[in-house]
Amino acid sequence: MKNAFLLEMQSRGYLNQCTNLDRLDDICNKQKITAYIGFDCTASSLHVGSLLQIMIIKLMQKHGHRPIILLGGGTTLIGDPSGKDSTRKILTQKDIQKNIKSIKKVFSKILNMSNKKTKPIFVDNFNWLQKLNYIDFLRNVGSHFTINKMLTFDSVKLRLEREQSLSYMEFNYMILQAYDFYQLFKKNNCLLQIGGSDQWGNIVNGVELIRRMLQKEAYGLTTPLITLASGAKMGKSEKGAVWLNENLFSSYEYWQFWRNTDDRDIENFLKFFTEIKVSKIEELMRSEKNINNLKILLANEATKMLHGPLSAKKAESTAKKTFESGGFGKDLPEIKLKESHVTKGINILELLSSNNIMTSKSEARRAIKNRAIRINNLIISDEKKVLDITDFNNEKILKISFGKKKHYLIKII
RNA sequence: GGAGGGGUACCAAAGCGGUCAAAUGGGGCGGGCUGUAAACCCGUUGACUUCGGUCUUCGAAAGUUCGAAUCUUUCCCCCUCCA
Repeated sequence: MKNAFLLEMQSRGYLNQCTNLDRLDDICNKQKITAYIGFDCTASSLHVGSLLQIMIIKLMQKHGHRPIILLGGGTTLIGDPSGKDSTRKILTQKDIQKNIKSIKKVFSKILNMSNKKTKPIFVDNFNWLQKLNYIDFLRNVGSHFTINKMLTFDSVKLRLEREQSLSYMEFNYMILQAYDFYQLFKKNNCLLQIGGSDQWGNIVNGVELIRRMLQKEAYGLTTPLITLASGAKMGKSEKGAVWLNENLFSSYEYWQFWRNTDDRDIENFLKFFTEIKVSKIEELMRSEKNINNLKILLANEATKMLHGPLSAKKAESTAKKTFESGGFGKDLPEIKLKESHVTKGINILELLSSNNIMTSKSEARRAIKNRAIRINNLIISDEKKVLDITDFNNEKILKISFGKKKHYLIKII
């Protein structure tokens, strides 16, 4: 392999499977290519699970290739069965369009949108899928697929083996995705589709379809499934999914997510999710004695990329003040209380449960019983405690903590 | 369409008239140890509570009963085999 783009893909560990790596290598050496990656629009934000794909888009841009970002407004109406045991709840078209709009914001934050040659093209497959005529589609496209073969793809096979039902609607998903590739190949000369390893079947079907309908070769490439050292799926934090949109997951939380990386995952993560040169990362792994510094580096780089350098700095400084000196930084989530409210006094349970710190009073009670709640680092052991102005020690602000990692600021306004 | 099996908390799975807010495992959360890591150990895991209890939950609805996750009826959904 000689091509710089593919070599970097490989050295960062982005390469899992390719339909024809040698040919693709030749082509990339001769020309700048157009490749597409599709994203699901079931939520109003992507989460870190999609970040690897976004990193690849970034890498394509760096090497002068043109990315197409397909937001599956059409296919999301159907629901990809890949890697799922049950049918997702069906979204309305209106919701999906809303999601697309929201998801797009993240791309414009991370990607280079100004270089004319590598600026991503956004497409929505709803535009062509919605126009399909059932009979025509079956004759022109459906005839190229055999049920025999379709049944062998993991997305279908696993569902059936696990005795989970698969609707006819979902069964068609792979054909629609294959058709997407065909459309983009024809209209945009898109030679390559990239996706997660669970997309292999869908991608191969697209390559096949293009071969059958146009007698041309297209290429498919998948990224490995990221497995954590712990065996868990990547992308969960204390708060649930790690979203990329800031309204769902603040830059401080995002920074914390990376800061809490398992020791054993740190090298991979630096390669996957930062743009630091691979050789530099390897050198750091050897030279850095304190692995926590690498975690901070990772957190800074990742946060910088998504939320900008200023947010990364703020998050780091807040973390430092909060965790190293027991104080607090201003990036912690804030809860604002009216002065009159504080003067009257607020029951601690009330405060915890009505501000999303705890989900219920029972949970708050339990936490207090377990010595998990602290006000300015002092453990609260009485669930009847009433927070009032004296707790603030003549300040306008106070820190309330749940466990060692979740800290909030209570601010008098 | 016919025959059989099944739907229990975040997930898996026990319970099969009262002692069931429901065993057990996993996951989650908290505590200890540490390094905001891992491993390990301990606690906790429906809601409200004046801490005496009260309320809502075992696919849905109706019923039997002093009393139902457990019995009956109807409905919905899933699976297996046959057509």
